[in-house]
Amino acid sequence: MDQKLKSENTQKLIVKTSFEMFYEKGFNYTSIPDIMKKTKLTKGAFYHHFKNKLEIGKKVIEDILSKRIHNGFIAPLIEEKSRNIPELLHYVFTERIKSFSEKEKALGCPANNLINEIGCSIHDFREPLQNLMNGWHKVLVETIKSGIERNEIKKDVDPSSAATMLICSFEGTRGIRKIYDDDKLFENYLKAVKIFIKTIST
Amino acid sequence: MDQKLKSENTQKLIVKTSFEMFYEKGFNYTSIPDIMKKTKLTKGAFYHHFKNKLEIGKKVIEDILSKRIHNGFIAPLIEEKSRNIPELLHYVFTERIKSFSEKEKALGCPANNLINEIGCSIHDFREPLQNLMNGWHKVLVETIKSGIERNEIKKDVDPSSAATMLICSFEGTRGIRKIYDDDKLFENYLKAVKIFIKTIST
DNA sequence: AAAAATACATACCTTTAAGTATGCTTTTTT
DNA sequence: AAAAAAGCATACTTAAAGGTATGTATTTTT
Repeated sequence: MDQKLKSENTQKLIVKTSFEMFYEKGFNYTSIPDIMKKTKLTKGAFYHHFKNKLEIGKKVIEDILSKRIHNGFIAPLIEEKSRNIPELLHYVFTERIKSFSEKEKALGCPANNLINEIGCSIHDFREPLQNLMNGWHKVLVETIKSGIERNEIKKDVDPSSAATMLICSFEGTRGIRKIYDDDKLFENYLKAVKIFIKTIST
Repeated sequence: MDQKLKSENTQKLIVKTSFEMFYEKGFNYTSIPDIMKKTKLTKGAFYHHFKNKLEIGKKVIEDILSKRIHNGFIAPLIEEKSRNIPELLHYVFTERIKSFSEKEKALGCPANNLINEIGCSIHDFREPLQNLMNGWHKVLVETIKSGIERNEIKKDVDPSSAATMLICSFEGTRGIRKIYDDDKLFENYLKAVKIFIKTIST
């Protein structure tokens, strides 16, 4: 087998496995031996491809988390710009949450988890996490702006503020939901965010 | 010195120091030796008073975090029931955030941090954290209900849903704010939450 | 075909954490 | 006053993590 391809595959396997374990157990509760046991490879393989745990953390943010945010929350906004904007927001922030698996509900948002778990402790993660959140916020702002232009969102709405509210309430809910076993919090959130979207709509 | 009193003081010192270090460095990044070094006592003292790290964690939640939430967010609601309810909500969810110290802004909410840091990893923390959040939510619901009775909040508002939105957006914002060094996120949140409160008010 | 480099395994080192065992000193009880 | 218990310090054990050093088989290069 082509060596370059093999190397890439191994790296992808390690990154993917790391993401899964970070998501399920948390960054700090996942050790390199843990990860490598799951990949059926050894520590040697890990340290051959990555410098240390920080590097794999950053890789997970840049490769996996950003893709997940993109696929779930950014792509639907830029791909379906033809749709009514409030409807689009509604879709992304309410319909999607309803389709979450039990696992996704119980574990919260991997990006938000990482932000809150490592917090200020690991400074190296701030930049990639900022890029992630800024990218999301930016597209939301553009969407809301185009909604204003199309007269579907009220003119006096501050796009940046509304975008922040949508993101933070969504992430805040997913975070707190983790201590519960039922969907009450989600249901409450859904009702309220619908009102919020209606409020900013014409 | 009275022995009972001495014991209580030592325990309080350990709990308080634990809280401070958990808040500043995170639960996982704080070790028992770390804590005891700061108290100028030794490990012997710790394990004489507490069973293990889990127990001190729960103590911090029950003694310190619940008091902080109470003082900051619950007491103002039940003490000043004479005031206009939307104004009261406004005070708790916007004025207070403005008075946060730089440290509080940078470190987020200790309760929310713990929820997200330990997530599902430490099952023992779920119950005390639930109690914490349920207590907060409950008082908010009662406040909003009395607002409806007094005709200051719209009749068709779902108190539970509105309370969830207020709490989750607040906590979500404090969480994400941790990866930034400026107040843009807070400012955006403030604008939006004002709109939300206005929307549910008569 | 020989040399060099790559991919990975094995074995090891170091640190540090949680937790325990034990001993000393001071209070409290009887 | 003697015995018991509480408060705490010191010394130790164990486990597991991150990371390194080195060895080996397979490709790739020359």
